[in-house]
Amino acid sequence: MSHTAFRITPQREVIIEHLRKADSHLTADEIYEMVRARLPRISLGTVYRNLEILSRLGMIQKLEVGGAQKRFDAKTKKHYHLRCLSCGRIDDAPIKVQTTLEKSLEGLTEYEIIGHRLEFIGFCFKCRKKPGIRAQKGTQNKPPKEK
Amino acid sequence: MSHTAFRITPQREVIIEHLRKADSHLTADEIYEMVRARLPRISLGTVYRNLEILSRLGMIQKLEVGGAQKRFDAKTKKHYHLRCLSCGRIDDAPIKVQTTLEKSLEGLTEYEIIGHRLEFIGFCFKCRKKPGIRAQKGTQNKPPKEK
DNA sequence: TTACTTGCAAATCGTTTGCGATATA
DNA sequence: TATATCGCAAACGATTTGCAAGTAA
Repeated sequence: MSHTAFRITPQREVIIEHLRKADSHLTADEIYEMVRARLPRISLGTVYRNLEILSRLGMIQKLEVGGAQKRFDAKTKKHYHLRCLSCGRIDDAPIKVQTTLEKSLEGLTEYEIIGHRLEFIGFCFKCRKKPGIRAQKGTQNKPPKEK
Repeated sequence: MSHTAFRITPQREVIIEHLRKADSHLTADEIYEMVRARLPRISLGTVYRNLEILSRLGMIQKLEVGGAQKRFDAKTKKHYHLRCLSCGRIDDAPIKVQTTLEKSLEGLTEYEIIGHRLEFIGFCFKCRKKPGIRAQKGTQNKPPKEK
């Protein structure tokens, strides 16, 4: 039988480290930019590849949240999120996971339910304070392509 | 002051009609395929453009659910969804919207919360019955690129 | 005529992948 | 040496957009 080694390369180390110290949930792109300060020759492809591998190994979590880009989280246990409609920022929601939600569907659907995702939508502290940024009737702000 | 007219073109009519009679929530692509049976010369760009306009007008709803593609819904009032991990299908969840969820965050966050999104993850009736399709440990089935 | 809408094709954005070079066990 | 990983660039899938032609008031 063959043995497949998983190495903690400098790239992986720095990626995880930035993920751990981030105060919100980052996109691959944001991670790339941060890591590049330390490893200038790293490529975006490597960042994506490693984020995928790390999340498959359960070392980080790929978040399935709204918005165009995926986001990554150093925490691996289930929790909910807050999403800012204006800037796209994603934070953890400070409430417990409600297992009762899944129970309340029992017998009501033909699906076999194995989990759920809850996301709160709103405006973060910064964006609440900026004038003219909030969506008005009918219009939905699309979050800026955080480039 | 100018007046901006909104016309119900044949394209828009057929799009809405298919959306209304669909039994699950469709992607732009699926809508395009269905509409094309009736209007063979319609373009995918037109479908996207109109889905965007209709949802801005509040006539349909663009769903912010997990998965690569966006999905659209003729219903415009809030409700939750069920998502099949295996085939990507999205259905309505037969439970009421819980306004208490948002209240439970009050005072705990700096966000101004204006809504929430809840999505149940699992396997739909069809996929429950297919052997070998379910995700096993570690591996996450990515839903097929429904083409 | 004037604004709206369309079909088409090209562009864009986020992400994935093939490949040859590099590094580590 | 064998295999995992890398950087780079090209490919990809979903969506958006520019534009010239068509259409309705």
